[in-house]
Amino acid sequence: MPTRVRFAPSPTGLLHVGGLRTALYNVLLARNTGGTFVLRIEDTDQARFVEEAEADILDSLRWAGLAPDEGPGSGLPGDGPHAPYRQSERTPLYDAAARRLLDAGLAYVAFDTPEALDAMRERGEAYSAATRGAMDNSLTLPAAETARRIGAGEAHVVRLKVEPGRTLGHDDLVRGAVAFQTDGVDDQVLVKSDGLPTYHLANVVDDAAMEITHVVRGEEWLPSVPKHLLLYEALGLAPPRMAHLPLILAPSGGKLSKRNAEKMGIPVSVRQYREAGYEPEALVNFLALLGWNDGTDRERYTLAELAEAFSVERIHKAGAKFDLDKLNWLNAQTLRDLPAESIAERARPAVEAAVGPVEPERLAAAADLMRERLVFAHDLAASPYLFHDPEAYDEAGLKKRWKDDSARLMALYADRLDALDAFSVETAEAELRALAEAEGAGFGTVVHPARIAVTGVTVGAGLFETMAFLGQEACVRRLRRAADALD
RNA sequence: GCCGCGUUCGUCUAGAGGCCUAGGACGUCGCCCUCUCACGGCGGUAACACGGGUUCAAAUCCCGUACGCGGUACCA
Repeated sequence: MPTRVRFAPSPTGLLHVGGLRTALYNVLLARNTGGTFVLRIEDTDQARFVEEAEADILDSLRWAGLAPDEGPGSGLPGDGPHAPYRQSERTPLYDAAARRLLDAGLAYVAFDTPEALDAMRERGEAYSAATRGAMDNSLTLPAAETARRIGAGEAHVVRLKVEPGRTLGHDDLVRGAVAFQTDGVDDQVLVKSDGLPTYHLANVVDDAAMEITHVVRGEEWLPSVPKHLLLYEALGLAPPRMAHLPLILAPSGGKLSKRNAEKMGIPVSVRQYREAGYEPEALVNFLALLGWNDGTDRERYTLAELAEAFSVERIHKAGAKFDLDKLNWLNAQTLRDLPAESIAERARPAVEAAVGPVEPERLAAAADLMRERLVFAHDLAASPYLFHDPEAYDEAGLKKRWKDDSARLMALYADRLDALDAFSVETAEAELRALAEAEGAGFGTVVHPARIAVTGVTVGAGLFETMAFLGQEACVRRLRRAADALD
């Protein structure tokens, strides 16, 4: 049986980075086994529904290279063989399932008001076998009365009739054997008073209908397993295999909530990572290693390599704290392996915002020159001297490196470069060394002022490599300008 | 409270009874390279939560405790 996995987010806001990891692990399992990755939109909560969320989820998945094989955005006719993929469009399925449960006496209708429910919780009670007999539902009401109230349009929900005293075993792909007592499971609401199903019902019905073989989701769902097991059983369906992933934690230890994360400077939504300039390959690499590793010392992987090496058995059990430093390192590493043209195009918006239009070849050459110094592609924009003459000179650098006869020396260097027939990294350096020797000066007393004169700053790529990039004319001009301005 | 899950360096982790005086990576510190800043190289720092068992032998198995996390909604 071919593997079929799904990512089933709720469109309630921007896709969370934790959600992206869940999607990633699903994709890795699918790719590793030649299976299918399904995207299903779980939009059954009208109150929290956000219009743009679905588009953001899709954009984010695509950006990360995790486009679904089936479902919205898959490009399949009607989005795929199990259409529709939005739960709000699949309500007949849930209604039928609820009907069957009701008819079989495995579920019942309840009319309790929110106030009555609050009062119950107040008493420390749960809606269960022990208490349902005292509540306002079809089990305590005469059948005719129940039918009358439903007919009169009275608000009601459908609850699962959980039988106490049973032990439910679950063999989790990540956690191994887990057992639950049904005594601890409340009579779950399956259909809300607005007629829409809750997560539990819709999820079980759809995973079965879409022939999902492996449910890979966050650990926060582990306590829901008994509810789902009961539902599969009641509906006469075979439950899928399940894997509950460890949670991604904030550095402070709690869950990576918006507040928690932003306090530590950690982006929460995938969109934020994108906007901050992270490479999707780096984020994917990082997320994959947050809770999984293949048992080797390897740190760098492409998505394809991850899919090759992946196995659910090697997923960790404990939650993992988010480490921004490591992500940044991975981003820099990823950048360094990218073709100069790719770095250039990713840096273009930031560079052009700083210095105006730049030709592709120049930008690529600049990216090549600076690649080992970049954490983000847009860091290239922090060196505007690569694209135009410096407008100012670093104060501290000047104070430390610019001496009384620096201006004279730089003018001499400019003359030497001007006279050069073959301007290159080698000749530019040879001329400066020759100048130092002729003047009886140390190399340091000429090279530092030269860097300031040419770039305006004290840090950057190798000076002569930078000069070769800038070209003979620009270097001569910059040296003379500095010699004049700083005399 | 109750239910469930978890616990190896600051962080991500290797480790599936002897290979562990616990390995790698990020971070951090030092040194080297060097025209600066990086990169790179070398080296240092730093961990088996605690207590009982089992065993010739336990980071690895069992029990308990502590701590952390999750769940306990007509949210997912």
